[in-house]
Amino acid sequence: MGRRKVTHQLISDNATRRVTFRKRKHGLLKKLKELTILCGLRACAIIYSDYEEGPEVWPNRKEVRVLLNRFRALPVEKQTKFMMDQKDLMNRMIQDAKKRLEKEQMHSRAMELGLIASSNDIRDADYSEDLVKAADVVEKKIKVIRERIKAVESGATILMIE
Amino acid sequence: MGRRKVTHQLISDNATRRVTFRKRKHGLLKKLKELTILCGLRACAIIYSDYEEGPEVWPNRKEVRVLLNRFRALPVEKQTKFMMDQKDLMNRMIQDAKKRLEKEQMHSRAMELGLIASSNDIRDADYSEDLVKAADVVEKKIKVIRERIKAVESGATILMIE
DNA sequence: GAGACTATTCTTAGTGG
DNA sequence: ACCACTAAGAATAGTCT
Repeated sequence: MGRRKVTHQLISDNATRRVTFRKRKHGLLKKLKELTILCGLRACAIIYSDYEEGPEVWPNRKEVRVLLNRFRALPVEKQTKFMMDQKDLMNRMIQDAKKRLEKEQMHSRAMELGLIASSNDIRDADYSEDLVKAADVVEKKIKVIRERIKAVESGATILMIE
Repeated sequence: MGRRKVTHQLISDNATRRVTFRKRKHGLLKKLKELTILCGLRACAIIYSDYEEGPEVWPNRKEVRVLLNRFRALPVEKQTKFMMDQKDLMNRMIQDAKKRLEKEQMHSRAMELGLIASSNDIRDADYSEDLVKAADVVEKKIKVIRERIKAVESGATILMIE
């Protein structure tokens, strides 16, 4: 029933992640199309996924070619005006893992120590049970993220809007 | 108050179009970010607009470079799997202009004649007042679209997701 | 022209077939 | 794995400041 609040974390279950990808891809392309119509812009999308062989393009291949060429023709120093976000995606993933842990309501000190323990591989030293538990949770999260990083390095999705 | 149903037409008023562009650009980038986080993908956006000098990029310039290069490295025949839409954007605009006129509830014959009149530049001939009025409305719409076409030819927005 | 506000529409997470 | 459904949540058009 309904939907739960948006969690802002990597979906670990494969089937669920796939379904979410499809639904949200659909929603994104719809938004993209609406933007082009309402505001008189051109747009294209190139979407690689782990689930299909070749990339999916929107609205068509020719539009992709035109828009890509237009961007490449720009002098490099004019290709971008500002950066919204200096952090790369891996950093963002790690940030989100931390936030996720906060939401699971482990008290912050335990979480901190758990993180330290796992990153220094000394979690079997003399810590309270709660801290060890926290460390385990953190490690699981990191494991999932490592797996996803591998997947991301091979698969891809590209979307372009002009 | 509230919002009305999505209209799927070019917004003719400049200020409104600008505001809508900003709001929806924000929404689109948010969706894009959520997609990357939830599904473990990489993405970037390059957005040209009439309202800013250089393109805006998301999440940063480096990501754009990486994703663009990855796409360009693909053999051409593998760069796309299918096309969603054969019509080009200008055709879509004209289609939408027609729909808009329908929604404004001019009866269809008057609208047709109005279109013919304006396109053949003979609107001052022997037409009833209503038809002339219809023709004027049509011409205004066409003018807006022509303006937008010019703008689109110079400005651009590119968004990429990997 | 840029926020803040909110009524309303739109999106989508979870579910069941 | 896809479809349809539906209610909880999110996005946003119009308005006011």
